Amino acid sequence: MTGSQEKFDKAIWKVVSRIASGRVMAYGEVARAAGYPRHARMVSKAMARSAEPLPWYRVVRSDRTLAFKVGSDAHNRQRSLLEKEGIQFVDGKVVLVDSGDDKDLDELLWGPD
DNA sequence: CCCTTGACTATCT
DNA sequence: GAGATAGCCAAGG
Repeated sequence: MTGSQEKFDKAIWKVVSRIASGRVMAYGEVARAAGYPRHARMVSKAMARSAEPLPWYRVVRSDRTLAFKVGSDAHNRQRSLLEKEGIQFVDGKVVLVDSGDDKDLDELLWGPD
């Protein structure tokens, strides 16, 4: 086996497994936190290679939308898993309820109008 | 070895 | 602000 890839995988798994429930991280953020900047596209591969179940669903795009195609099984699966942790979706984007900014949250949930 | 693909991003139109 | 473009990097054909 390629040892270098194993090192990369472990670093990614470590970061992903540390994402708190109800929180999310972007692929690029995970890669950077793991010490591999510019490896955002590799994060998914590393997670898929994990033998142990990982909170992969807490990893989203930098714009907070889900990476999977809308309507796909994986997309729906990820969405329900996140919602089960209290995360909400507004306009296809995840909204962290514990963001602490109640004013903005109210606007997002009730609409600025 | 060249080319395509993708669970990505930042930037420009 | 949505769509196109251009970097990015490993994997597979």
